[in-house]
This record gives sequence, structure tokens and C-alpha cells, in this order.
Amino acid sequence: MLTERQLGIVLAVVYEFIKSGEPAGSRTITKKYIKGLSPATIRNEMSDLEDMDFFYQTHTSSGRLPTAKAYRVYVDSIMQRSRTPFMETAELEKELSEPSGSRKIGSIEDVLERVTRMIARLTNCVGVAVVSALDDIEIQRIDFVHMGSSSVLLIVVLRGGLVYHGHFSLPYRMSPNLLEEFARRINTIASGRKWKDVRQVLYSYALSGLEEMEVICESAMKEMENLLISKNYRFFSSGAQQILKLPDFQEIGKIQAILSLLEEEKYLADMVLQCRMENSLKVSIGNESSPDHIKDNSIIFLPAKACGQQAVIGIIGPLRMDYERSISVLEGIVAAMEEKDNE
Amino acid sequence: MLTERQLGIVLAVVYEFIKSGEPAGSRTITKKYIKGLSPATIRNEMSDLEDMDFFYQTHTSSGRLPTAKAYRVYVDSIMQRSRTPFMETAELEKELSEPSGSRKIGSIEDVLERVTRMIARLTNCVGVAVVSALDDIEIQRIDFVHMGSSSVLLIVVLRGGLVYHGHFSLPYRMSPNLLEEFARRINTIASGRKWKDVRQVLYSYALSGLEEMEVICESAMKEMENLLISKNYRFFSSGAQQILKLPDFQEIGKIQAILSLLEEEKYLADMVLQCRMENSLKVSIGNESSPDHIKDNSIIFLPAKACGQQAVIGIIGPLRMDYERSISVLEGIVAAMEEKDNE
DNA sequence: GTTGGCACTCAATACAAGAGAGTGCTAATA
DNA sequence: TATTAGCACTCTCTTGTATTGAGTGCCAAC
Repeated sequence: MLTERQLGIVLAVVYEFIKSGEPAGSRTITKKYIKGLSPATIRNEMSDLEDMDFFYQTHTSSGRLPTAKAYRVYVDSIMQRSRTPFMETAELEKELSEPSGSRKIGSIEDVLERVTRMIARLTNCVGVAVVSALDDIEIQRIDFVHMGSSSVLLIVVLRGGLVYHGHFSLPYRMSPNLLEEFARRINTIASGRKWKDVRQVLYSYALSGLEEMEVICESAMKEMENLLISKNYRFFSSGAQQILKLPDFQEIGKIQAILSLLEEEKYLADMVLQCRMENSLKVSIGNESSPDHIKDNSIIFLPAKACGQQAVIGIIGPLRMDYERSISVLEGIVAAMEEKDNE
Repeated sequence: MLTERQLGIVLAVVYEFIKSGEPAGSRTITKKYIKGLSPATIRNEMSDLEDMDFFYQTHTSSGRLPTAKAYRVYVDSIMQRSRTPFMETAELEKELSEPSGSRKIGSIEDVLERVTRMIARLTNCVGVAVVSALDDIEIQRIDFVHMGSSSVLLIVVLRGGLVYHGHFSLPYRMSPNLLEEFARRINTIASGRKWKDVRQVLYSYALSGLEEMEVICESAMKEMENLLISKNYRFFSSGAQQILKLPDFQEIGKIQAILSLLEEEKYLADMVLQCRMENSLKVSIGNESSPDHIKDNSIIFLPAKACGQQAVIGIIGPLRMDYERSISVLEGIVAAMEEKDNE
């Protein structure tokens, strides 16, 4: 549907805009990208491409700005050609493994936190990392801590070292001994298995046996469900400060957009899910997807492995981000994470 | 050192600036605050006060702007006169106890998180809450989870439901049974007592008994020390989004200042400590304290109790914040928290 | 299909003029 | 001696105007 030359113009306009931040005019295109043609020719093409919704102008005599559609074409073209890795995997891995202040041993949390910081630093965008499908990760240990009166603290440890905790309360006072007994029993059943697999077993367990057990079991299950399902992912992010430095974010509104995007998490969670399902890179460009917050932002997600667990890492940045570099960085980090896991 | 009239002028200028955001001129002062005198008189006084470093001007013919010194005088005057509570304690408490989505039972974390949100919403500034002196809170339970090979996950539960976790590794493979045995022993010693009190005991424990125990004990202690001492406080904050709406924060730089202030935590931690020691309200106004980040920000901290534990709650906002309202809000929330704790 | 030329549009910048707010200073007043 | 009125001065802010430069659209010629 696009001629070779039209494609070239689209790519040139997007590239130029990403690099310079200025709308590209016909003259620039002929001088830098498509030589041997006069600006007038390019103008005619550009006018057509504008009709086809690849470009827009801020005012009658501004250069052309790429629309989301144009970015999409650009990203597709990046994906097809081979990218040079932006940095040696070994180097990245070294950085990933380096001891840093507080936590020396790499729990999954530690790794993902580092990863987000690395992404943020290398791209000047917001880095995110997500562990999702928590019910699909083996349970390592479940603990109950008696917190006085009828309140119980539930601690769930998943493989890879993810720790979750929540409170629930029982309708009556519960002896610490009984609680301990319950903990022992439930660990025998659940330890080493996935929540989605033991759920049903535990449920039937709750229906048989001592009545007191039933009550705990039911409350505990509700809370576990709450911890592992209703919020079936865990977010890490960093670099919200960095983006303030970018020229794209001189407007307060745009900063707000990103912050609220991070705060909501719901929209991101959907994308993470998709990314996991398809097990491949996902790029959301601006308003392609409807919510208002992300009108001017792009999101890139890539599946990864951390401490043997599936995870997703990604970048949130302005529409006008350097997609090529961003994707290279993500790919590099994914490779480094894999390398580290195999050690 | 200030005459009654001078004090009145300082207060008027600060008040006017807080309310309107505009520098106050001599005419405004005579019309709204100090009646019966001509602007010229006020001008003379203001000129003197400028020499005394209470005011400054952005240019020769702007009105007077209050310096940190003037704000200090203003805050002192607020503290002396009685404040009307800005909202019924009962109402605040209700809001504090209301079930909200994820966590229904009020763990200390839950309470403090809610508190920060309330502060943010009511003042349009950043709300913070801190539990500090973690080594001064009774330990409820210590758990060790064997994470494969020689890596151990340490979980510490403090009274009030604070949960901390960290990893440490041992020089050799450790049998899960031995680890469990160790956990039982250490809980017997530490449970119900404060870390600062059992530290010494555990240390001597490590020196006697089985050699294998010694190694775990030493590593575990190092990690506990790390969790509870080297980062001897836990921060909650919210509302970073809200401040973007304030007219004071139209400049990116100011937003960065607040964000980096939150990120560093170190400076805030010092203030929290002081606040706890003196057990009274602490107000830091702009550059009174040197670091550059807070040049244009004020911080208010107030001691509070949450779930029986000492905590500190506070507000971070622009120099030109509404101190009276801010302090009222904090006091109101502290009262509501106390009420809730006594239930 | 491509190109050169030309008129047109619009943003950005600079400059000038005037209004408005506020000060500082001085001389007069109570 | 403290206060005041008056006036000149300074600086910001707004408005209006002119200029420049980048870029387009269109048309006629190649």
C-alpha cells in the first residue's frame, strides 16, 4: 500500500523527528535522506502521506510530524532489520550482579529493581519490571503469625524469593498453637506447588476436619486469593525523576500522564498479560490504545526470566522515544538476565 | 527585637503571600491588615524589615516577599495561638478505618499508607509517614526460609505487623532441618523482645554451641542488622502527583527537588529522628537547613502513634504552603490515629 | 512524473509604547 | 519625633507592529 519511496519518506520523517525533536521539512528530507529528488517532489508525496494519516502539522507552515501510524511503520521496520546490540551482554551482566549497598544476594525483587534502574539510566525513560501470574509460581512457604486478639498476619513466600503479606481477622480468638498446627498442615499441602493447583485441594480441606480449622482455612484462603490473584502481578519501576530532564516533558501535563499511568497499573497489567501470552515484544504507541493518559506515551514490553521465574520488563517514555535504542537495551538486558540465571 | 507593629507587618506579608501568591505591597497592608496608617509609614517599616532580612524583592518595584526568617516568625505565631481543628476527629477516624479495596484489617503499614493519602488529599502536598527506630520495636517472629543451595530468606515480623525480609547466603549448603531448628531457638530468645535488647544475647549465642549454628547466626545477625539498623526507618509517602497541580510547581526544577528529597530519605530521616527525640512538632522552612533540594520546600513533622507503635507523620510542600491548615490537618490526623488505637 | 518559481501562512523574535504597581526620598505636618 | 503627602523613578506586563525564516501549496514548464 506504500510505495518504496513513500516508506522511505515516512521512515525519514520519524527518524529525523526522533533524533532532532524538530518537525522535518521537505528540504531536510532531500538533503539528508532521499537524495536526487527536489523538495517539491517530496512535498507532493508528503501531502499524500498526510492524507493517509501518517503525518500532521502543528500549523500550515510547519514541517511534518509523525502520527502514531508512522511510528508503527517505523518500529516495524526496526524489528525487521537486525539491530546491533548496544552493549556487551557480559558488561550488562556484570552490572546486574554487582553488589550494591543494601542487598547483596540476588532475590528476584533485587534483580528486577536493579533492572528498572538500569533501564532508566540507559534510556532516560521510566523502567518497569513485572512479575505476573503469581498463582503460577511455586509456593515456597506459607506462614501465619498471631498478631494478638483475632488478627492474623499471613506471609507467603514464592519461589525466587518473592514475599507477600497481608492481614486477616478471625471471628473469634484463636490459640497460637492451633494456628501453628494449621500452618504446618497447610505447608505440607502447598509447599512446592502452585497456588492455582492447590487452591482446590485447600478448599476441600477447609470443608472437612475440625470446625476451627475450617474457619482459619477459609479466611486464609480469601486473603491468599487477595494477595495472589486480585493483584496478580508485582510492579517495579524507577526513573520517574529522569524523565523530568527530557525536553519532551517540559509540560506538567505530560509528567502527570506518566505518573498516573504508573499509579493505575491496570492498563499496564493488561499489556503485560498480552506480552506473556504471545511471549514476544509488545509495543504500544501513543493513542493507538485509547486511554487518555497514554496519548503521548509509548510503552515497550519484553518477556524475560528472573531467578527462574517469568517476568516482563519494559520502558515507558514519550511517543518520540528512541525505539531502536530502547529495544536494543531491553534485549540486551534480557540476555544478561538469562545469562545470570544460567550461572 | 521586633516592635508590635513590625511583627504585625511581617505576619501580614506572610499571610497575604500564602493566601494570594502575590507579593504584598504597602498599600495592600494598610488596606487589609494594618488600618489607620498610611502606606508611606508601612513602606518605611518594610524597608527596615528588609534590612533585617525578613523580606526581599524580586525587582525594585515588586512588593515584599517573605524570607524563611519571616515564615519562621509566622509559624511561631501560629503555634502560640490556638488553632481551630479543621475537621472533626470522629470524621477523620471514620475515614481512617473505612475498608478500602485490598486490605481491610489495619496493619500499621495500611494505616500509615492511608494517612499519607489523607494528608496528600487534604493539603495538596506530599504526605509522608515514617516508622523509625525499628530496633526499638518488639520482634514478633523471625523466620528463615531455605531458598535452595546456600541462600536463605530471612523474614522479620515486628509488632504492629511490619514485615521485613532480606536474603543472605551461607558459605556451605545447609540442611533445612538445621535451619528450622535454628529458627525455633532464635524465636525463643528474640520473640517479644526488642532487637536492640537481644542483639547482644544472640551474639554470644553465636559464639557457643554447634559450629554450624554459629555460621548461620552470624550471617543472620548481619542481615538483621542490615534490615533493622542500617535502614532504621520505613517510609511511606503519597501525593507526588497532587503537587503537580499547585501553581508553585510549574517549574520542573521544583518538582525534581521534591522527588529527589523523597528519594534520598536521608535528610528526612534526620528530621524524623529529631522529631521523635523532642517528641514535638518540627518545622523545617526552606533553606534554614542547608541542602539544596529543600531550598524552596518546607517540611512539617509531628509524632504520632500507629498500632501502638511510635511513628512520625508529616507534610512536604512548597515554602508558601498553608502552614496553619497543614498543622491543623496533621494534628487532627494524629488525634484520629490515637482514637483508633484506643478502641 | 518531476521540477523551479512564487505567493502565502504562520511562528518566533525584536522593538516600542503605555499602563500599573510599588518603591524611595524629601519636605511638610501634627 | 513620628507620620504623611507628593512626586519621580523603576521595573514588569501587556499590546501592537514589523521583520525574519522556515515551510507549504500550487502552477506552469520541462
